[in-house]
Amino acid sequence: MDKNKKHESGKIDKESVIPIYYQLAKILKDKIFSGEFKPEEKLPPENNIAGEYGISRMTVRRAIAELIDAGMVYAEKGSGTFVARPCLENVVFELKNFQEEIRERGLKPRTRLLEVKIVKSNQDLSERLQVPLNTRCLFFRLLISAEREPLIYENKYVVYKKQNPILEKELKDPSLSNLALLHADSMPIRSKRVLLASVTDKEESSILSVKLNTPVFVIEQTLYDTDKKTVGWGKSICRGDRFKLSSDVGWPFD
Amino acid sequence: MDKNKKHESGKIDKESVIPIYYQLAKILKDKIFSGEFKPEEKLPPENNIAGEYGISRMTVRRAIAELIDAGMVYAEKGSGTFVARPCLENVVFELKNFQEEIRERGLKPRTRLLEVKIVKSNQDLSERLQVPLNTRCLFFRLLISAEREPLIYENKYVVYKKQNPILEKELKDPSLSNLALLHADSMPIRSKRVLLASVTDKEESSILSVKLNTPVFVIEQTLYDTDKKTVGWGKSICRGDRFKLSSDVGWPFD
DNA sequence: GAGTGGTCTAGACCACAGT
DNA sequence: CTGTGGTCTAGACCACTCG
Repeated sequence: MDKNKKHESGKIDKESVIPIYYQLAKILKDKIFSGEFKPEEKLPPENNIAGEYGISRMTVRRAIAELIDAGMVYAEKGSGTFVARPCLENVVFELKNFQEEIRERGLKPRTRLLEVKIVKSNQDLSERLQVPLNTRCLFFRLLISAEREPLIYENKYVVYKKQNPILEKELKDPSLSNLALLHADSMPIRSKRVLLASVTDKEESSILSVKLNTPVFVIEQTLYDTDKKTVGWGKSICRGDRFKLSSDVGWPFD
Repeated sequence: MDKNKKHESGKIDKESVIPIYYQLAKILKDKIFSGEFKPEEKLPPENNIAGEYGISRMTVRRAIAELIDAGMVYAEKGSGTFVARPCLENVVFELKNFQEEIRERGLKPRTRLLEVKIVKSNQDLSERLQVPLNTRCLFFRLLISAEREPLIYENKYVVYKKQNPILEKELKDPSLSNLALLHADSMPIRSKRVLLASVTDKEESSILSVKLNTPVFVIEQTLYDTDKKTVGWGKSICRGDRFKLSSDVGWPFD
């Protein structure tokens, strides 16, 4: 008996190396895809499914949990488990770490540190970082390029606590969270970002080597530590002709 | 004894209405936040935790599953469960259904159907929809406004199967998935989108009542059914001065 | 071989829905 | 009331990792 054989559809192979809950989840997904269970219809009770396949109810629940995670069904206490309507309108756009993003295209990202200095926070920065006026902060101006082509221009601020020297570490991973880790005295655990559509101004155009008013994504990022205290803020200008966000939502294709 | 009392931190109240796994998850999160368990450190084995709190190992696993979901720990078979490093760089931008998005701002969205007609697919559309040349498609041109201000201009195509009349239904929910549901003969279950930064051309400027070269988000959407067949394609132009995407990632603040 | 997480069982009690 | 999903237990066996 080949323990790795694909289970027959609709049957569970208890000897398989594939977990039972996974096999059952697959069976249920197939039944939903095929239309045997239609949106808003009730699945059989967990106990019935357990009986039908000769498995424990806890295992059935584990399988159904997979479907719930996938957004294919929802459970209602006291009444049953129902097939969901596919929700395709709540969109989620993913954007990877820029360095990785660039590497994945087979390019070598290169970061140039245009400027680093200690600044005292003005009104605007104090508000963004939620610190008193004139707080000492580290300021970074960075340019990320690939194949000599400038791609992203970044301005970042972190509250200056640790007096670590400015090292190559910043260039290997110039993400705000890494800069905060190195220079602020706390562990950043949460990050909020806002993404805007804009066009380059004079300074940005010149640094990114593009024409004035070129479309760009502007991403503003705020970093927080375990006490919800702000530890960093940054603004990235990404060339719109070199980046796009993508999104893939809905029920999983197998 | 008040069964709803908050559990003492570090202790589990088995009589509480709050599930044990949830209480334990909270205790473990607190220990990670407080630094008692630091990134890359190993949590106590599940059996030890179970023993320490006098609960079942399965319940401990349920609690740890919560932490794994939250991205706070990761499990390695055969060796242990470890505290993760907060990952703040893989960004996820959320964008709600436009209608909801607008309603949430307290505005009343209004959709105007600028044009509907049956078209035969040309080279370009055939490629996007993965159908033969000259396939009959329904074409929609829509303008979504709020408070008389135009916000989004959309061009959408769905393969024309059902001969449903064009009704008010399209205007209540002019999302591509709804249009496909009404007019293509299949249930869309998956949606891919690409988001680009761009500026308005002459036509878009005039329809959106903005100046030429105003920053906009362009969202291209492709819809698929259970057989992975393409059932619709659309392009939305969203005024960049009225929309922004936001993102909030990392460990949850309680 | 000892320790670990992954899976699974066969029960149990509960709160909640609908009747 | 009955039927449902939500939680929990006290075991069990496995495959994996590491010394």
